[in-house]
Amino acid sequence: MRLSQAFQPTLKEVPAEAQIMSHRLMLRAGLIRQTASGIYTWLPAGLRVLRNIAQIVREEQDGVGAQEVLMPTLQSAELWKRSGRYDAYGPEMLRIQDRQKRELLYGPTNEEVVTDLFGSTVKSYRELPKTLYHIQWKFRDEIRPRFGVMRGREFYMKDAYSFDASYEGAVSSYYRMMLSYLRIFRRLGIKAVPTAADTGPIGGDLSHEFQVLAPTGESEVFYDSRWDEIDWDKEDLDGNRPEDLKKLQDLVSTTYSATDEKHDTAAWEQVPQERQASGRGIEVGHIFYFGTKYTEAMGVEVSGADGAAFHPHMGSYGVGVSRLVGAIIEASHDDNGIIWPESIAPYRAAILNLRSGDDTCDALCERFYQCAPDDILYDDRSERAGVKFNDADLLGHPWQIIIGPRGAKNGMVELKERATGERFELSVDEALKKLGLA
RNA sequence: CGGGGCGUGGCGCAGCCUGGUAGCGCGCUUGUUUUGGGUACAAGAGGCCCCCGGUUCGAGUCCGGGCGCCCCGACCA
Repeated sequence: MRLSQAFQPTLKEVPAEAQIMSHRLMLRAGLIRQTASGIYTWLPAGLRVLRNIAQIVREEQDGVGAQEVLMPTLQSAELWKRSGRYDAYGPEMLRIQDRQKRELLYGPTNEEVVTDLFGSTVKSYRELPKTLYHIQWKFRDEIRPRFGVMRGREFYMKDAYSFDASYEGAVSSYYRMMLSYLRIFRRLGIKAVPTAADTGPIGGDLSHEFQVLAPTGESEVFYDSRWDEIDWDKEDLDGNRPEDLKKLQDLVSTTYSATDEKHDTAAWEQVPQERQASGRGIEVGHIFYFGTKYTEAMGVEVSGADGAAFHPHMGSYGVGVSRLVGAIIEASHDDNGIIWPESIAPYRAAILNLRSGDDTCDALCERFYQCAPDDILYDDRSERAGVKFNDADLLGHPWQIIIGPRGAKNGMVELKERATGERFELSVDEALKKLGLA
């Protein structure tokens, strides 16, 4: 994309409403604009990030056998009356009427819709297990939206729902999802630690939150530093092998992690001193098993091997995709702006033409730009060098390709790595090679 | 929902107490200048002062009502 053509408004001054860093940076970098309290328009660069995150989530969900569907944002109140939640759910559920005075709601979650879908389709235990997910906008009418996209009212979320014939099967589905989540966060380039969470009325130990470690997190997280060390991509765990899931389960139960409210000092002291780590956490995912709560309430049954009908066991698994954008920025920025992990950056690199209009500079910039016009943001504006440096740092592209008259006449360019600030004086060919464009 | 604050060109703010010509910085436009970390000068454009009502000769300013937004607290992916 050529910046001169792009809808990419950056701001020098921060709008007064933004308090925390990620929110300020998102507004300044032109990723989002607020439309109403807790409701945002995603501008092109922000949307690219959102999509990149969603794509990684999608690939890793597919990778453990979950299947993608797309359920609606508007749901019939009828369904929620069947589950009993229409009355149980508080005022954070947005209720609407259509012209026929039918009651609708803007979905805050999708257990009802998916359970109904499943129940009307699956009739035999032979078809189990099944896990369905979708990535869709949700709405929760938060009492007090804040922190920009981190606690908006409208948010983009991946939610998955598993159906199993038995408790044991459901536990497998649960840990299969956990594996998928650990891989997702790894690929997103962030440290995320699963912490045991309250399971509500169901009980048991089958609920975990995933905390992204960032200084501004809302809760204190204590964890065994082994969580940092395990590379879930390389770890040879197959979500389809029960023994591998058992291995993960053992690992989780023996590797300490907890938020402050569930912190267990006695267990903590068992963790070797050198592995005791702590930090602030932002909750970006939550998984839990809730058994037959909805299948029972909504009368969903399938036939078992013995011919008798039973209620499948369910679990649900959320990832706050839009929240992750904010959380990742909280975890990865400096005074000059955002530092995107390569996997989700809106553009892999920016080309900074330090003298637009100069034939040598222009030609050299074009040469780089044409290698990957979709992945590169080419700053071809007739702005001062300083403006371009500042905007590029603010936008946080992993790489800056700096092309000015000084080096250009000798066929040299400068690469700057945003994360480290490291600069490389390279020939054109070397630079192309280093960026993987050659 | 309880407590607090704010609404004035695109953004950040002053003006309101004590009513009388709507201001500043940034951004924007044009020209000159500058050219490796937000350049300088000059000339411009741009405002139902959130909305409705009231008081007054006269309201951005005072009074009443409404709407919107933000912050602190209890709640949440």
